[in-house]
Amino acid sequence: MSVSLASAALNGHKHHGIAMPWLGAEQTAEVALGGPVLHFAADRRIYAEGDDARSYYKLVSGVVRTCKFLSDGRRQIDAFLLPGDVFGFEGGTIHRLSAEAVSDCTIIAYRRRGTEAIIAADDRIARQFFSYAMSCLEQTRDHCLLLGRGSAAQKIGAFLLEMADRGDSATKVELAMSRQDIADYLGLTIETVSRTLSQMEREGTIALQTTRKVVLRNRRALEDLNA
Amino acid sequence: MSVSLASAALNGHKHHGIAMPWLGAEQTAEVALGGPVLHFAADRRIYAEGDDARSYYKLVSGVVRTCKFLSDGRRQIDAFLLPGDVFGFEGGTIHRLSAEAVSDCTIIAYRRRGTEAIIAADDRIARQFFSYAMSCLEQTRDHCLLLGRGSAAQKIGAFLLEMADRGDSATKVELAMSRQDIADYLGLTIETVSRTLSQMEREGTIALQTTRKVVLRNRRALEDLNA
DNA sequence: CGAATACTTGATGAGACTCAAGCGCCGTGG
DNA sequence: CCACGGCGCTTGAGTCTCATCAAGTATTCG
Repeated sequence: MSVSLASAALNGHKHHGIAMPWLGAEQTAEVALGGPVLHFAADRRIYAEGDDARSYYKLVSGVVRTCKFLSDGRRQIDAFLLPGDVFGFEGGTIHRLSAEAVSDCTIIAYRRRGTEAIIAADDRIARQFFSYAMSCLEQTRDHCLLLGRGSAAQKIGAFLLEMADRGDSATKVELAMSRQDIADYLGLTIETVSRTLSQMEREGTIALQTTRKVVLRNRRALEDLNA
Repeated sequence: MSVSLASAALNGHKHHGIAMPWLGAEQTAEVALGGPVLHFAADRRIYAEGDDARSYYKLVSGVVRTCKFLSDGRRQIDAFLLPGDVFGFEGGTIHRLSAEAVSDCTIIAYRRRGTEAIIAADDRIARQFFSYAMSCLEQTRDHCLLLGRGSAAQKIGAFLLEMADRGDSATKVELAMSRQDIADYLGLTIETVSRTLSQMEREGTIALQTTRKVVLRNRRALEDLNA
């Protein structure tokens, strides 16, 4: 039962690294386990690094960021989560990252204890949880590659392509996050992000309809950056 | 046979992130699954990105690096593996990283198919595999933090502390890897690595007994870098 | 309309990269 | 035994990218 639903949800979604489509999965389980539907305003904290990992969450609408903070106040954003993505899932008992609402968002909470019961009861689900962890891992490794090796233009290009792939349109990207968020995701400063985007617009690679609406005019040029 | 060796190697080591101590657990399973003991000379490839993930491996002796290659020939090293560590474990059917011997090393191969049978048969094992994946994830996220935010000195400092924590001595670090490997791990150039180490020696933070033998003279100074 | 916030743009400088020698260690061979 | 390369590492000089500091513009909201 829960399994077949899980498969259906899976097929209906494209894979974008951090998504856990399969979780859409056990509706029976959701009835049993789904906590309240929560709402967070933009920039509200959902949980902090170090908090007890009592629940994990599925994003219904809006955008969420997961991040770590450094002692000097700076921030490294680990990932942006889009609707359908699941986050806050931990191997241990505490959260290793903070999660914050980028925009207003709606979230369903799942109790952790229930999940463990599911894992114990159904090894196919267990394998899917494992597979989720491995997807996250792969995405994080790609992120490392970008952070370690890319120029500002390469980082911004990869970021825009990632957002385009995960969004609805292949050429129009609606950025829910601020320049500061982008900077903290890519290991750059806000000024460099801004300058690089302006530069790309001057070159005709992209168009900035508004600061948050980007049109990819020359997708090829962006892809060639990281070639 | 290989089993007792495996367990011995396992028990003799502390946890350092990527280790999979729990594997020591099912000795019966190891008897059934342990493949041949393999030997690789320094700089030999163990598997390449894209290869079928038929097996995963446990490192018995020596040091291994896992990495990705970029089109321009550059390399990002994902992790260094020390004896006791397990690697080559994948969610999908192919390897997402290459693995290469840093020094001469001895490795035990485990068949993947058998592993899946174990997961199906024993949910405790399944949970441990999941937990392993989450450890890797955590380590990789920390690596991202370093790559995205650190100065050269911060990166080198963190690297030395990591190696010291994982090694036998708290103050003497034996580097199995070349400067190039370190550079590719930290997202720096070989020259910057060299210069930074020299600088640290001039300041009395470390001593370079030989190019590969580092003594941490002022651990505190290194820790304060990333404060 | 004014104030706050987010973003862009410019000038400058620091840090890391690039290019280019130079050193030191080893193994080889004369 | 020492000369010779080869290789890995270090060091130096110059350049370039990106961070920093500092305005200035746009957009939103009261």
